[in-house]
Amino acid sequence: MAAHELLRDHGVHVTAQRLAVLRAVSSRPHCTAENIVETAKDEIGTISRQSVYDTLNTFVEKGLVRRIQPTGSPALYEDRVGDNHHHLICRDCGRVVDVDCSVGAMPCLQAANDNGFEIDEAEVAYWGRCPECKTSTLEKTASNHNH
Amino acid sequence: MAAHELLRDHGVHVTAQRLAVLRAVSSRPHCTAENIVETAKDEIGTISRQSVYDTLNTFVEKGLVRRIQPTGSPALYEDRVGDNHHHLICRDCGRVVDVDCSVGAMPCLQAANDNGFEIDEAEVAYWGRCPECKTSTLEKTASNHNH
DNA sequence: GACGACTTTTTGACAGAGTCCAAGTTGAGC
DNA sequence: GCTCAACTTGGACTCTGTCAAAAAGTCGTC
Ligand SMILES: [Mn+2]
Ligand SMILES: [Mn+2]
Ligand SMILES: [Zn+2]
Ligand SMILES: [Zn+2]
Repeated sequence: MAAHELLRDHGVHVTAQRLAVLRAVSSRPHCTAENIVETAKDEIGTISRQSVYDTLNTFVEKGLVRRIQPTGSPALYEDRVGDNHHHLICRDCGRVVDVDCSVGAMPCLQAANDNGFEIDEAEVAYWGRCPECKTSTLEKTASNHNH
Repeated sequence: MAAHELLRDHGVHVTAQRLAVLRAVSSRPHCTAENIVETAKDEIGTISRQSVYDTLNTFVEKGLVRRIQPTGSPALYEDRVGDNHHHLICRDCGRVVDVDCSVGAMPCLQAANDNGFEIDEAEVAYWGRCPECKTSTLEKTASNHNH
């Protein structure tokens, strides 16, 4: 669907700023609000920081964009919504990678015991170290042993 | 085990501040650093915010305390560690409830595709609405219909 | 017990992310 | 064209959390 219709269908006015923010989020998943300010500025010349924050909040509210907030990182945004996917996050460099739900579609919504809660989302963050950071540590260890 | 030995065994000096922070975390699971500052002050008279943060960081590092960071909330601390349990979180009131891992012991560490990451923790947050908040909404809806 | 190296605490400043104003301007949509 | 929504500008402000330097405390050793 064209971006223009996407916005209309979600009941928000179509503006140059909103189109630019949407494209920025699409072009670089898991980016920060600051990243988006820069990308959008490159595209349409100027956009205020406030406008980017307002737009992102609107998009998240309307379900156009998803926000994740890993510990120690500013909020990250992506346009992959509604598929209940999860994230691998590197403790060393902060890299974020998508990972499909291991159980299937909307399955992990089943907690062992829901305690009477009405659950609508299962958010899973897999913490660890990415291939690059694993390698660089190994190298460091090796060189330490070598002298 | 007495708190005193617990600290020694984890290789940290025993201080009044650390004992107070540990007790604060134990007495009220899933509380914020600010909560802990207040609780600890009530107990030992004075303690600096910095000291609470330092202590919590040390405790997390040493595995004495676990930190969780739900989206949109400051970090929360608990003394239930090493059992890979998860959390139910109410979108309305922020209530946090423990829930055992539905898959068993350390199972959800298995992502569908680890992308070469070395995963050491799977943090699962089940989002929804707690029984109390469900009820209060129902009541509101009912009363709206009644006039 | 007292000493002394080392760790912890205190204090106050500071940083990062994000929100909230407010007033004026621009722009979208009917 | 009119009306209401969205954007800009600039600053103040909140909330979490960290940094740095000086003061105080812990604990192994004498
Ligand atoms: Mn993603
Ligand atoms: Mn818990
Ligand atoms: Zn990495
Ligand atoms: Zn609730």
